[in-house]
Amino acid sequence: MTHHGLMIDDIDRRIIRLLREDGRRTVSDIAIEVGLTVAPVKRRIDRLESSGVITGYTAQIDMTKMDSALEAVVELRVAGNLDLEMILAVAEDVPEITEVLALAGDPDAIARIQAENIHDLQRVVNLLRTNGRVTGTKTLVVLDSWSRYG
Amino acid sequence: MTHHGLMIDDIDRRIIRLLREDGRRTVSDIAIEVGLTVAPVKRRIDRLESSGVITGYTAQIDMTKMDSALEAVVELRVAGNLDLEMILAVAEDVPEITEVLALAGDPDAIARIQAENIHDLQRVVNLLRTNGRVTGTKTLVVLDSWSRYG
DNA sequence: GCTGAAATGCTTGGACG
DNA sequence: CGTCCAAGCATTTCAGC
Repeated sequence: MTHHGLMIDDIDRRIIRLLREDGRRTVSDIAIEVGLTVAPVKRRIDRLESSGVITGYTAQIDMTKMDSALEAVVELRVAGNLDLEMILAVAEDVPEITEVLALAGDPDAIARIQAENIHDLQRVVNLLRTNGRVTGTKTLVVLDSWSRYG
Repeated sequence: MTHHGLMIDDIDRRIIRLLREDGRRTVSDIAIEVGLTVAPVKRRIDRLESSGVITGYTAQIDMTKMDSALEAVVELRVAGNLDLEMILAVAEDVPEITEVLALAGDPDAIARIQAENIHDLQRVVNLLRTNGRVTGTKTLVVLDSWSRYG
């Protein structure tokens, strides 16, 4: 059996690491770092993007620095097999839900919520609970957070 | 009591949303979107960065598209009061740990791990368990994931 | 796969109303 | 907040090895 994914070499890995550390690094800066010229680095980044390894770029936000911002993690338990689509059917339309993970174990999934206040949070949790196959939730308010690439 | 944080108005919020959707958007593009010129938008972004609302920019990576990549969530239970620094003392030196959340409730914290394989995962979980005040862990392998800004 | 060069456009800083 | 200007870079594309 051969690789089904893309071939990723060490230079690709270094490019990925550099772009994780700073998603706004310029191509020419990266080129210097990895010891190539701009053109091949640009081609590699384009390939990583179009093949879905790099799915996008985003600004990292410290919600605690904003007025009345609240982050929470909601553990979800689901009847029967979990397919992520079921949760996403709700999540995509609720802007407060920023991320969903389907898990092997208990809980079956985790949703992350960024709400303006506790009432917003309650509303979003209720939306998740309303989903027919969600049998239970546990909401955990985030007190502090750290991210490697933040 | 007055606001301790920065004053963030609606335009700031739109800028943040645009940069979350695409962290590489140009200032001039954002200026068009929010109906201002480049100079004030640049000033706002600089202010959001230096005040710590925007903590950085990063590329979003789909680990499943790379060879042998595995993501997991580890729930942590801790003796006594949790201060995040305690966990971070371990996490910062372990590149597989990408994020740590301190929570109000049970579990006391969550760590996210990106490992090459199951042995890497085991090693990292053991590093966390070795911390004197971690009394228990539960490891959940991520089967599928979705992120709004990804 | 790579280098190198040219045209275009963006960014950054400053001065000013 | 806006405009304008100017210098410096980055991006992008197109050649060629």
